[in-house]
Amino acid sequence: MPTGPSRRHPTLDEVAQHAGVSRSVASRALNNAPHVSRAKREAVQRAVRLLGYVPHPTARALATRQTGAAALVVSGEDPSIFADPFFTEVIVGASAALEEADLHLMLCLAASDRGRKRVEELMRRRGADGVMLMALREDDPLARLAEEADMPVVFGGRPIGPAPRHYVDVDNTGGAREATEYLLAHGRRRVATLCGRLDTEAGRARLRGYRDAMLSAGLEPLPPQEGDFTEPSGAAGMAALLSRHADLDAVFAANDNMAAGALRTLRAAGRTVPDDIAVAGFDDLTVARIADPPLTTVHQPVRALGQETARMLLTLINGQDPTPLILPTRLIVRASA
Amino acid sequence: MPTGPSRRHPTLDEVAQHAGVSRSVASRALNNAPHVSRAKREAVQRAVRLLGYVPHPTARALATRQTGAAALVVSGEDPSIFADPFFTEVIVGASAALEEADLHLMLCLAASDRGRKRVEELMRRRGADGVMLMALREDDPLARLAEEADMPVVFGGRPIGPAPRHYVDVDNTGGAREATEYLLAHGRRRVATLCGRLDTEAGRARLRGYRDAMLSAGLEPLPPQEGDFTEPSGAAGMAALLSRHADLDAVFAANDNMAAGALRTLRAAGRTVPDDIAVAGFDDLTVARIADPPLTTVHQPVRALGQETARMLLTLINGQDPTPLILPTRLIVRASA
DNA sequence: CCCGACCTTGGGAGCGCTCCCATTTGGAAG
DNA sequence: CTTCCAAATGGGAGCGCTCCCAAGGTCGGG
Repeated sequence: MPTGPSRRHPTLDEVAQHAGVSRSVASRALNNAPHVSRAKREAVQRAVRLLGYVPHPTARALATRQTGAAALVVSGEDPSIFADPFFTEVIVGASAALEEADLHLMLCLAASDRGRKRVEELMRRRGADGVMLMALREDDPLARLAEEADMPVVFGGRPIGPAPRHYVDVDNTGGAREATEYLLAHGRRRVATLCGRLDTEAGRARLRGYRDAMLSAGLEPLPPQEGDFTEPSGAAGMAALLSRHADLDAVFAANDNMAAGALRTLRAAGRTVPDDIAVAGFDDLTVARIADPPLTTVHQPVRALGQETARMLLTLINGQDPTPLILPTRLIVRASA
Repeated sequence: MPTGPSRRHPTLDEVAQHAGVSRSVASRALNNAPHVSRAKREAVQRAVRLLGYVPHPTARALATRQTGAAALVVSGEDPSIFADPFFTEVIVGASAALEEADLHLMLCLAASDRGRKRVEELMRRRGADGVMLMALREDDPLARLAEEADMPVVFGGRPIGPAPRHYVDVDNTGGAREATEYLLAHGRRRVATLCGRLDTEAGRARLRGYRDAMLSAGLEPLPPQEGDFTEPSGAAGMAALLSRHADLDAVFAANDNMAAGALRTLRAAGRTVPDDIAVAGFDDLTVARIADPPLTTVHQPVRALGQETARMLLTLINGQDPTPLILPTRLIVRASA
């Protein structure tokens, strides 16, 4: 019955001693580096198994100056921003990509002052090997931090302003345009938009897409009704829209949550969808399929967004210089439009 | 314009030198430990500010044998399990609690073999100061790992089998019983259940609650229709239930996703809710509110679950010995029942 | 005025690993 | 049987921090 801390956690020295080799050789064998004879390599492996040796990650990190972790930072003034199924999908994708490189995922919700301060420290002191930044808003302090940080940074979704050096984004404008065009192509003329937060690039880009489509069809875009990507804001926005334009025949919402909210308001107002009024959303997450009627929506590859963002970070960590990536969207037609 | 790595990342030695004190004093001043004169303490603070010093987390970790991070491990054979809004809420809660203790959150999806192996290493070698384990299934290998690990472990939701030493859970049985009782109290008699995965304790516990309520009312519980907590499984399960028992007048679903699926099937089958058949769910996440009709459901404090799990882990890390915690649920009555 | 008692101080030994480099070893080539 | 080169080896110096401990200072009380 082994006891004592040294017994529970053998060090590399003990392994080396046990295998009758030096620490250097043991280290090389462990990282299967060259310059180790077959015999000693096997002796080390035996000792490792026998002692149940597991390398100490922190010690390794200190010596190599690599932490073995990447951070996913989600900005926002309220942690509820994160409570969107969108992020779980992103995380699943990022996690999968990181796993291949054997990096751990640190999740930082930069929602409070304290949270932001911790992210700042992280970036100032290389608390991670790289950082993925998401959901930045206008004048987000994280943007400046990212520039000053001497560590790999990739943006998941462009921030407002000049495009950063490294980012992965989705074709927000194209998707929104396609959805709006679809509405127009099916005879709708009084098309409004429930746009998303205009202090985010995604919100603005989708609004641009809507406007582009309207103008191309020779129609005057209606003034957008701004929401914050949540269901209640969609419901409230739809009510506002209805009172302003009683004769609407279609609405493009900046995401599925808001579209679902719109549906709820329309139902309460006695309007039928899509007969009286068509509704289209954006995201194609679960909610789009379970809405009644199921939502016609712009599918965006959310999991791939996470995965590609992580991959780009990995190539950056790897010393290469990837180019930005824009992922395509596609319209999914269901019953709501 | 400072250049060179040493310039960018001053060490404690440099700070000490700058402040005209020893490294020890600088260290003490930094961690505001006692035995430092006011004058030197201030000198150190000045030097810190001047040089833009940020302590090196890894070095500190190696010296203190604490990593400054806690891991949240989500088990499951498929990463899609994680793609449930439930987890984002848990994370928001856990993140908030951890933030207060200035611990980082590492997220581990133990969905692949590789992922599980990494978790194993993490636990074997104290790659974190503590671990929160969630969504364990029957005979989950993580359970054994947790016992062997010599690090603080808290379960978020009990695993199947003997209760672990430290856990936070929700009153699943009580909530399910209450929901079923509500259905019965409103005149429903042919009440079925769309139960969740029976290889999870939550799935079993909610089934028990349903059965308890039925038996207490002198009714024979109907054989449960098992799903996997997803919307499609709810839709398919509802179809199966309908073909087996055409005369159902109520369904209790083990979570909101499945209830939403049931709603979809019922709608397609031309049954009206709640007139023909009442539906109740469990969770009270966003989907419950946006379903049509809005779901009567058992509210569980998901964010608090995350928060309390993290808090319990913190007290454990702190050397204390907390007792298990069961959080209450409450029925939220909406239009579906 | 002297002597403990206590607060300060800084030296130094790690924490466990990686990696450079000098040294030894084993052969292949001449 | 030398000569040399490459592979193999292990010693040792860090990585940047914490913390123990011995040494020096300051003060109050006897």
